[in-house]
Order: sequence, then structure tokens, then C-alpha cells
Amino acid sequence: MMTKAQWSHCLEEMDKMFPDAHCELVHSNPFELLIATVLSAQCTDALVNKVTKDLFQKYKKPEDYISVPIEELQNDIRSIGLFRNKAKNIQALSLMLIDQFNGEVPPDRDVLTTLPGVGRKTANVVVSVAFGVPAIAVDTHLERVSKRLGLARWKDTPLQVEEALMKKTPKELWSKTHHQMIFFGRYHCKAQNPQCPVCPLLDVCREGKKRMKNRDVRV
DNA sequence: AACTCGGGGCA
DNA sequence: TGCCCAGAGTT
Repeated sequence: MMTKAQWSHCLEEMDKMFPDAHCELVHSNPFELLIATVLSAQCTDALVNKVTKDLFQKYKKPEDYISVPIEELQNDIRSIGLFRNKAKNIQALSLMLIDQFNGEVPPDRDVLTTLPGVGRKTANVVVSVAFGVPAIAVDTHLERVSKRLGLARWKDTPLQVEEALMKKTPKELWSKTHHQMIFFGRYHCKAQNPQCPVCPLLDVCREGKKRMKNRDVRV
């Protein structure tokens, strides 16, 4: 397993590679971030941003989302995947915010998870980006990178990966680490054709060294 | 643990 | 045109 010192070195190298890593969802308040993050499940942030530009012009408050027929909301988000589920979740979620939370987004990860369409990953993004709560939102990028580097075991669940990362990372860096790892995973440590031959983390990466030894990697 | 829900992007 | 990408909920 990777040591804390090695992981600290990795974070420094990722910072050099992606100094501008940041949340890519376009939003101006916690409610918009919540909607954008729910929409982002199983699709890219770039795709979500195409939809939310118009969406947030039309829908400002939870009340606005439940004031239209579900077919209309479905149509407004049709170009992203899973739009029927997401439209239903957003209307149910808006109703819950009005009924239980005075129309506000609760700034608590475990409370957010009770909302429909909000799992642990989405809740972690919302509390960390909107409310500054230290959190590491584990998506497929973080999961893959953590397992390749040797920070987590191959059989670990996303929650186990999150716990391993929190254990090895200073708390004040949790939120930043999430964004760095997203960029590193998407553009460098890709699911297909990871850039091991030019990777600055190669000397401490379990999977990278294995791949270089086997030389089945395209350079 | 496996399955389902749906599109866009890209080769 | 077929493969790859990206979470939550249910069984």
C-alpha cells in the first residue's frame, strides 16, 4: 500500500499537472449546485452545463420545478441521459425541500442523502463546494485512480475508497484533492490508455509499474 | 453483487 | 454504428 509520504508527493505532482482543477458544474447558489449535481449522475459535467444554462433561467426556486408537468421538465433535460428518473427525482426533491427544509438546501451530507437522487457522491460534492465542508466525493475517476495507485484495494467499495483517501489526506486538502483527482483521472490516468509512460507518479504507482513492465502499453 | 435506467461523444 | 463514458436505487 502507498505511504502517506508517497501520497503527499502524488498530490504535489497532480497540482503541477492541473493547477486549475476546480468544480466544473456551473452554478451560483447551493440550490443550483444541487440540481446540477443530481443531473450529473452518469454523464459528464460538460453535458450538464449545456442544459443548466437554460434550465436555471427558467427555474429559480424549488416551487418552480413542481409548478410544471413532469413531461415539460423531462423535455428541458432531455439531452442528458436518464432524464425520466432525474425529472422525477428533481420534482420529489423540490417538494421535500419545501416541506421539510423551508425551501433551503440542508448543509449536511447525511441529510442530503435522504433526498431522492442524492447519493453519497452527490451529497459530498454539494457540501464541499457549496458549504465548504471538507469532503472527498468518490466517483469512478477517484475509484479507478485510487485503486491503480495502491491507495485502495481492488475490491473496495466507493465508501471504502473514500475512507482510505480521508485517512491518507490532511483534512484541509480533502475538497481540493477531489478536484485534482477528477482531472488526473479524466485527462491522464484514463480508463483506457492511461498515460503511464509520461506519468510523474509512475515511480510510486502499483498499476503503472506493472503496466510498464508488461509493455502492453501504447507509447 | 447484479441489474436497470438513456442519452451524447467519439472512433 | 458500435463502443465508451458516468451514480443512484432496487432486488
